[in-house]
Amino acid sequence: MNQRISRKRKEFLTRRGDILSAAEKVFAAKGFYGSTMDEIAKRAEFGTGSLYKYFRGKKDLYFSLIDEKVGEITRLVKAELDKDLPPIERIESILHLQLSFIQRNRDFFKIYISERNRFEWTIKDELGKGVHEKFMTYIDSLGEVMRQGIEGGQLKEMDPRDMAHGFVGIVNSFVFEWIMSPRAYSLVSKRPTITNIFFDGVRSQKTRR
Amino acid sequence: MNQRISRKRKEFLTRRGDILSAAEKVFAAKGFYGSTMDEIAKRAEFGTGSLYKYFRGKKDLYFSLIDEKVGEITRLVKAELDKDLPPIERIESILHLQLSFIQRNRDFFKIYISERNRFEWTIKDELGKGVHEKFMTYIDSLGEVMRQGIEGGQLKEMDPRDMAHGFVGIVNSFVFEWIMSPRAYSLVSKRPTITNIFFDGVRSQKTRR
DNA sequence: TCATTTTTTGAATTCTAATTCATTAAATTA
DNA sequence: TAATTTAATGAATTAGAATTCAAAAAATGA
Repeated sequence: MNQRISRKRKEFLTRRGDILSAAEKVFAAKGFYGSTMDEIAKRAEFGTGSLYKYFRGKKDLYFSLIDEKVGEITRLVKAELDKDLPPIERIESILHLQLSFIQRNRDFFKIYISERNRFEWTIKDELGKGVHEKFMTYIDSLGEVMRQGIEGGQLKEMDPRDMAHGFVGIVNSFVFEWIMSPRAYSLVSKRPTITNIFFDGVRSQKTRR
Repeated sequence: MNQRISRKRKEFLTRRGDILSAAEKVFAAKGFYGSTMDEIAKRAEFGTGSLYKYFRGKKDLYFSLIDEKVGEITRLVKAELDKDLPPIERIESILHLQLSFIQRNRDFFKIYISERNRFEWTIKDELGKGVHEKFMTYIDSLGEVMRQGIEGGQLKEMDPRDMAHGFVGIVNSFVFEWIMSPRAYSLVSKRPTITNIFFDGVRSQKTRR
């Protein structure tokens, strides 16, 4: 039982992937409710009905998209966490990782950013719930990194969870601005600014004799 | 021509207000697409059709809601900006103002937070466009405060716009966490944590002889 | 090649909810 | 109070898409 994932199956997955990337563009441009299955099908060069061979329905398509990418970045971050770096460098490298991933996946993050804060289906919907849960898991592991930094004396005494929230807040804000902005500057170039604010704050050092 | 805004008109506005607050609760609980005009009408104790005497339609109702509250907080912040305080205290007092306003208007902010990042209608829709524009205006005036702080030597050299983004990022993050959290702690109590991170960063001071 | 199975298709169906509007009720005024 | 104007009502209409499904096309393999 080795290659019982072959041909047929492989082609199926390829087509599925094609549909996902068509959907990514449509959703990014018009949001969930603004997009129609017709438009996604047209863009992917399939008949409308065909999409239902690959996904249970519109929501399933949408959340599969989110799942796939979130899985990807999660794996990247996890790998980074396995490297044994000093806390501050570790945070910096995670930051770099994220910024460059986001830069490479602008369309997707347009979707993700507006989804993370959606209450509509956070409540009841099984699919929607996952998005926020995964975000919380991420905050948790980031908090763990912070805790290590505090224990090691590199970071100040403070609730590590709060610290993690502060961090993602700053990052999100720059990501959001970058995504909204028509001018296409490099997101990665914002890294020094972000670490500067997060690690050292905005107060002038001159005043602190 | 003094009180040509009377009785009739006053009653009209009262009812309009009643509808708005019913809508606030429904939208906060279910989001824009999850809410129906029927439910809002029922909650406000009106017939469905009546809502259309007060608002052009669902979108208009929704954005009127946002407009009203954003106008309110904007006026408060503007008043605060008129007081002539040193930059750091000014930022702290704006922060306090906001946190307590948000604490008093949790339902509304549930709506607002998920709206600020909505692309669906940011693009074409006249109504939707306004939300993001007002946010940008807010960033601008915050940037101006930062600029003054930099000029006065209280804040370090840095693009004041970036500084403003960092600030709202941290704030948003704590607001978001507070809104999502079922545990009802005081949002205002997070103020010291926020200022601590924003002004002084998270790096331990011990390491900096 | 041709019968059989699998996949694709998009028009027809179904569902959902916004909006309209003829009817009814309330308020105003003579 | 009765006529008239104004507002409220909610059932009926309309609109917009998601989903289904019978027919057509493609792939398979004998």
